Amino acid sequence: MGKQRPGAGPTLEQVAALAGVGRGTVSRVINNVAGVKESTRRTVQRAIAELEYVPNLAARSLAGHRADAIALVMTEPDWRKFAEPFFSETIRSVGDALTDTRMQLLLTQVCTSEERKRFVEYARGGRVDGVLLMSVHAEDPLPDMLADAGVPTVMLGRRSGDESITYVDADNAGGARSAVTHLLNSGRRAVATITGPLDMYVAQCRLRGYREALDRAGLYAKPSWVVEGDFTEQSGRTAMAELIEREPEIDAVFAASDSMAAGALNALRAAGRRVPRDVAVIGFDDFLLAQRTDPTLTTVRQPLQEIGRTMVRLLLEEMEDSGVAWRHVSLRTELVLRDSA
Amino acid sequence: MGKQRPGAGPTLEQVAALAGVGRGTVSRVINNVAGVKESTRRTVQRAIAELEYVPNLAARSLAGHRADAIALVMTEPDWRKFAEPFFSETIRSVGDALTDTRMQLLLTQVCTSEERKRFVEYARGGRVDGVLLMSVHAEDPLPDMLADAGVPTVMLGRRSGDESITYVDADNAGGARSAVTHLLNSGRRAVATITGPLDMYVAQCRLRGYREALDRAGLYAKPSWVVEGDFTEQSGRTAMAELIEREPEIDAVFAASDSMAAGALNALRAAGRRVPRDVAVIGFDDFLLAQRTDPTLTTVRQPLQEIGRTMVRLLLEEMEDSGVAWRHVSLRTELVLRDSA
DNA sequence: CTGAAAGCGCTAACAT
DNA sequence: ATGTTAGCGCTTTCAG
Repeated sequence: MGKQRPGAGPTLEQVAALAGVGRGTVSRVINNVAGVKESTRRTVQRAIAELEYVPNLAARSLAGHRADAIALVMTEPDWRKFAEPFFSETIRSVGDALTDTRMQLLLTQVCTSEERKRFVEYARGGRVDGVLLMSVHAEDPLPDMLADAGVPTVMLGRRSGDESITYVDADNAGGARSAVTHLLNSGRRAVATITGPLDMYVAQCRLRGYREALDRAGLYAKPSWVVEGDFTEQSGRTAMAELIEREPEIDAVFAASDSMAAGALNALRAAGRRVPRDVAVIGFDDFLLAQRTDPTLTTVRQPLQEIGRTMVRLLLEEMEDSGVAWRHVSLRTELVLRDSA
Repeated sequence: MGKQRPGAGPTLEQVAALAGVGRGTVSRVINNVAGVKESTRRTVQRAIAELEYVPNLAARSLAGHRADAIALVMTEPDWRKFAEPFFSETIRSVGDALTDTRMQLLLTQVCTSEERKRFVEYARGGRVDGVLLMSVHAEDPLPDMLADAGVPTVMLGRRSGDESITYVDADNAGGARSAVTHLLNSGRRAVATITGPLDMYVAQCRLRGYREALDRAGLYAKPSWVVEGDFTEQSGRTAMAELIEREPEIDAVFAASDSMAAGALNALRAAGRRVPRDVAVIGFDDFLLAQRTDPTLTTVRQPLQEIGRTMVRLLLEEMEDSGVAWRHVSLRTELVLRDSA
């Protein structure tokens, strides 16, 4: 039954003794450092196998000044959210990006201030080499605490226009622009939008994209064409119902999330013949929900895989050279056309 | 901008110097060890605050032979599953149970053999003091690898009847028995069951509970009343349709998951008037799904909060005294009555 | 109650 | 190419 207490395992020194070499050599073999005679290497490896030696990570950390681990932090109290493909895909791609590394990926839930405190000590204490932050809210002090502590940190999304921490984000304004432009190109003129909660930067960006597209086409956007939602399907339905009632002339809608787009579509169907023309709906793929529940919906797709990969790349670079300033990366979105628009 | 490279922070020694005491004293203060004069303690704390000292966790681990962290491992490739309340509730309660501890909770995804290898090294390497395993499949070698390595481990659920690793589980047979007994008490006699995949131990237990209830009532269970599903709603619907067709006399159904129960209910409704009598349906709360989508459904509730708490308790005990043999805990389930039964 | 000293097991720089 | 050595920063006896 293996070792009794952790820390009872064989040490590098015992391996060295058994192999009849010095500790340094064993260390080199373990870390795949070049410059060890092949025969010696094999001798050492045999000794390692024989003793079932496993390096003590605490000692390695202490001596090597690195943890070989990175944390992926979720500041979202509601775990259900992590079933959303937006998150699960990102998590998966982060994991994949780490496959060739010897980094261990740790997921951590940080909601309460107690948890925040503990985690910051954990990170500052050197148990992770870097931190990835998902779903950060604007008021969350965690990013700055980590930055102040000098812990390499990369965020998914940004909290405001002048974010001072490295982040990776989809090109929200650009995506919205391309969606609305697409609607305009298909001949629509009265394009409304259902926005996300406007205290969120991502929602502001998408609204800006909507406005820019209309501007560039030299069209006037009636202020009453803009209705604020909260990213949920429910809010999309309500907003659409309101638009149908209040602005009967609209012939297209850009919804700032696919859930809201699905809701809008439902409201349209519910309204039935009361809506004379057919109204095109485009959503922004936040949850990939529409894609599952409403395959007819055209959406602006975010490059989730690439977001994860890029976050890891930036983080590794930042860890390598902690002198670099923060950097920002916006990733291009893609318009996925389907039946509805 | 804090320290540049991790490891550049102030050390305990510097704190000691500033406070004008020995290192041992500082260590005692940090760890809240009794036997330090109050005035000294305050002096030290001031020095700690002044230097913004944070203990180096690697050094602490190395010297103290503990990591102050435990891992909660998910061996489930599909992240969507973790949105299921069954998991998210458990995760949350594990987190809560750890609040009063100084343990940091780490979630880890271990699907591929590459990930398994890395994680075992991580655990054996002493980066965690113990491991909690969720959703372990019967063929998964991870539990035994950890046990062999002497890492304290507690599983949620068991892989077979003679599990050799400490686990916490709901009383599946008992829950099923109480569900079926309830149906019998309400006068039903022809009670069918839709089982889970019978290569899973949990499904076997629930089927056993079903049989026992009928046995105890001195009733004969027609073999054709048992239909195998796979825990999904879809399979529940199919199974129920089959039962309606093939066994028109049944007047109640025990489904081994709430999803399947919901499916069964849907199938019943779809069949409409073709089913002469009203058929009672009871499910086993695996996903708390029915509760959201079908509030009328009576279910066997698993004590999720308690499962999490108990896992943590057992793990902490096992860490305390790694001499103890494995232990098993089955937690009582509760029948939650609603309209349908 | 507190200081001094001995490691914990490893990496990395230096010798050979 | 490989052995030797000096720490990494902390906990924990052991003296005092």
